[in-house]
Amino acid sequence: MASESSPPAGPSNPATPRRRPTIREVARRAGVSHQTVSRHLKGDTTVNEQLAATIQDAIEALDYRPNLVARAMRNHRTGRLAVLLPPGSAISSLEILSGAKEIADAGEYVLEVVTVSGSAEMRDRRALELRDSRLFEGVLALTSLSDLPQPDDARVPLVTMPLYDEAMRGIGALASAGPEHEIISRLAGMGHRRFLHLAGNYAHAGAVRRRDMYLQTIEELDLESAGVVDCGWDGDAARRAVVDLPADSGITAIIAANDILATAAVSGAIRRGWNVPEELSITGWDDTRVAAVTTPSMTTVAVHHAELGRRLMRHLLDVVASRRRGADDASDPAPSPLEDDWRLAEVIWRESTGPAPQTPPAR
Amino acid sequence: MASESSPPAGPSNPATPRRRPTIREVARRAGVSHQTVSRHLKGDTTVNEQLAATIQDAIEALDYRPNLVARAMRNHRTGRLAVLLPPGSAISSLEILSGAKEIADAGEYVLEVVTVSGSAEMRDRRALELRDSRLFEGVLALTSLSDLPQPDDARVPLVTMPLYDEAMRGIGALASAGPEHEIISRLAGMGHRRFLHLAGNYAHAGAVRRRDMYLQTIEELDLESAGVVDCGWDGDAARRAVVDLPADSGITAIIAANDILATAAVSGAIRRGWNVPEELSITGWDDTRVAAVTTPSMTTVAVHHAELGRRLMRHLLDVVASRRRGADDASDPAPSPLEDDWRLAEVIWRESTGPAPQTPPAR
DNA sequence: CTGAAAGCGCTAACAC
DNA sequence: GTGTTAGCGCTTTCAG
Repeated sequence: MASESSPPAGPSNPATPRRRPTIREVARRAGVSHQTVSRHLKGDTTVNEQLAATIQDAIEALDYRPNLVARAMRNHRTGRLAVLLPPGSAISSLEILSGAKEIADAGEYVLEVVTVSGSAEMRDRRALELRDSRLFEGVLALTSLSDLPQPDDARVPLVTMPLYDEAMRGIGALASAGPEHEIISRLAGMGHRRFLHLAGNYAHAGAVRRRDMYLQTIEELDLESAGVVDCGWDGDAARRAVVDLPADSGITAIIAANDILATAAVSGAIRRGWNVPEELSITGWDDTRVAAVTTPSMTTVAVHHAELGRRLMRHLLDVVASRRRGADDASDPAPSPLEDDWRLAEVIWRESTGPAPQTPPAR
Repeated sequence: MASESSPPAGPSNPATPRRRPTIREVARRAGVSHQTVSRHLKGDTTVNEQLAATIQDAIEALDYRPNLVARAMRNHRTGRLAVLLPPGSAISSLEILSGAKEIADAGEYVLEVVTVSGSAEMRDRRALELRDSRLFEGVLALTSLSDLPQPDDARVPLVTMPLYDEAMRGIGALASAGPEHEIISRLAGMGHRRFLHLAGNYAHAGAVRRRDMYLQTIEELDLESAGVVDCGWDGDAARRAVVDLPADSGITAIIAANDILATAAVSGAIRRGWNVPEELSITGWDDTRVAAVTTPSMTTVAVHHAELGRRLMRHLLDVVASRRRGADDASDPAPSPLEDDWRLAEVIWRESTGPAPQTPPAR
């Protein structure tokens, strides 16, 4: 069969875009069977060296590049993983993705970030569609999926780790407020007794958890709270809260829900003529890049997003690999991606905190 | 043909993962041909309503979900677009992607962000592999590609807009320094004569362009420069530069290459006992989120990354659509994605800038 | 309006 | 070592 009846499809129509060369055309040009070309492409070394060179020449002459869709159809490998996120963008997600990508790269996988929106039901459906689209070898959902029929023998694993709610606000591990306890107890150790909390927007689980942790720790350590101000991430509100503080409030430490509120609080303190930290300690959250260079530099909480992404991706790759090996259900306990006593967040102590003043500022 | 010889492939091996139902199984269950199922799935309304309902039932009973790989093989549509970026993460890229995603969503496309690394040659090759992988209907490269054989009849368009160099540092439009001119000339209008520039890391094209624009504008407007300090994005260096300024420098305005340097410069000024902006004006770049809440709030430059992403994606979708229509080469001028007089960046005037002092600070 | 046949480009399995 | 055959799951084309 020499000419294979010229390009089988289409060139009768002039508007048709040029067909890309296929493996068969390469084979014909190299004088071998298409199968041998396939082997060569796969890196199969059983192919005669001479032939391999001839084939390589043909590939280059024809500017051949493999059709990954066709390949995937046969061998079920696309080299791609999907990461599901709700719509919106959060810097933390960028960092998580960059950590995840690092691991995926090492495993020769490409990451596709897919946004899923709509109701919980719709998102579930989208997730399953993706899982069964065969476009991916694994799916990592960073948003909560209400109900996931995961027949453990599904070819493509779907790993769920709810880190974001439907509006891309951190939840679960991302909203954990543990470090707040560390901050307050250490400040207490430095003599602070009376605190104020500048809370964020309660639509964010993190803001709620930090406020609750604040109140809980105050009570646990037998300290005093002068109150919780609902700032809703609004810097102006935080600044005003400080500016409007009664002269005799007795507050010596302010726990802000993030660096913006903390920076604004410093601004208010400056306005009052209070020195930070000599007369007032202030803490933030997020370890924003500027937090290190403000005056004073800000004590805050760094969340290790990239490492979180790495861990999640390692877990997904494990599951993918075990599925590929055809692991029996029970044989593979699939350890939790976040096991052991790893700390997701860490307090960064800087200049904005210090020992409590002998007498609280009162002017 | 009733039983179709039971699942054709594999169930002899117990470890084999369960096969997903196919269109044929749905068809058999609904008592129609697989073709009719295909039509129904496509939303073809010529299918009898009764039948459509029966088919839908079968789909649900079997928990059928289409194999997008098989579908793509036939109709060359995957509903996916690739965005190429160099390795690394930049917040600006997050914003660009989020704008691009917005438009892609509206066009029912999913975006895949693919990292391309290695030498220029290797990146070129990767880009072409992706273009011809048939996994995508279009490719948007935000990194520079040295040499792209773009046969205008290629089925899948590859649009290139070099915004990042191989290490994810902004170049091209992203490094444009235009607003620096606006800042300096307006400050000049407020009486400032003697300036200082805190430059960033010159590995970044943006840092170089801002420095050049600074020098050029100083000369053009017949102002004085007290010098350029190479801070390399290091806040400490910027702070020191201000702290170490001679008492009689005569400087009344500092142009910092980004908000971190600017914030650190403010910190240095505070250390010197200089009031900002009464005695010294300071400007940044990036419009970081905290820039609005520092004391004083920071005059800076906001770059409209998301809008840039939207425009680029609109352009790509245009090209994809015209290719799909089988446009003849010349018929479609494919206008530049960034045409007209749209402004990518904008100066945000805040409290850190003001009229020049009567006499420069000297203490 | 519905069914049958053909084939997208590739690789797994088996011959030779 | 290399060639032949079959078929992945779907849609397109063409009959009816």
